[in-house]
Amino acid sequence: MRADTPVINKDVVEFTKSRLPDETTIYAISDFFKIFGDSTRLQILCALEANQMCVGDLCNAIDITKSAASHQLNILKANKLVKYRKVGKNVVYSLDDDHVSMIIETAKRHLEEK
Amino acid sequence: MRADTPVINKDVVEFTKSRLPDETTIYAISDFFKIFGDSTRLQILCALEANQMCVGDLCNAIDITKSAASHQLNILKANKLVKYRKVGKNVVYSLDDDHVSMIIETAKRHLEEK
DNA sequence: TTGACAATTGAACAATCGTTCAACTATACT
DNA sequence: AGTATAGTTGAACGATTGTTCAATTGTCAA
Repeated sequence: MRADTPVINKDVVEFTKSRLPDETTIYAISDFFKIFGDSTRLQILCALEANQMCVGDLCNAIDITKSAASHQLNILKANKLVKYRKVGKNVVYSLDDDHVSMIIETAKRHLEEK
Repeated sequence: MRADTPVINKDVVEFTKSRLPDETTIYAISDFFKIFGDSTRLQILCALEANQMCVGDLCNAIDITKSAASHQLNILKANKLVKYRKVGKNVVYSLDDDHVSMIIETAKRHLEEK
């Protein structure tokens, strides 16, 4: 019990509680958005939206080091947003989610309107 | 120039560069998603989706202190995601964006499918 | 099998972030 | 005017996060 203040409108509080997603869902959703909340990861996703490509080309397209790319690709992979396949000496990454584009587009629209 | 590795496929790199949002847009979008990437703020948005309400009721609905709520409401306000009006001794907050629900729903759908 | 190259990994560091605490403002009610 | 209540604010703290650096793995080509 963290709330340090009395309830003003009991009906509102109870109704709201009944409509809130459970804790697990809240954490899952906020963790999902954390992924998009970093400019490097967002650039990676936008780049892979244009083209599947190997790590080296990704680094040149968005100008980051291989190490930084690799760390972030790991996070994206763990969250099932990108997939990869080995092609000779290279590792080719591509998007693994239909919602990525839609989510980014909705955010863009929000920002344009304000 | 951070990229520390040679270009493999020049066409891919050039095409990708031409399709990337500019730096300002990238930062604007990632900042926008950072908002949703915190469980407290996400809960606040979900609560206000159910009901407009005063700060005290919000604290009781999602069980956080008044201070924590106030700090987060400030951030949401600055990003035009919530608005407020004073009603007597209370301050009633409500959503100020049509996209909030849509964005959260899309994330939920992503998580359900994986 | 040796050398060169692509990519990954773990540790360390600085920077950012959210909560807490205490003090403060503003409004309502008597 | 005085008191109680609602909400805000700033500073401080600990925790989390992203990048860098150096070392390592794995693959191809000679």
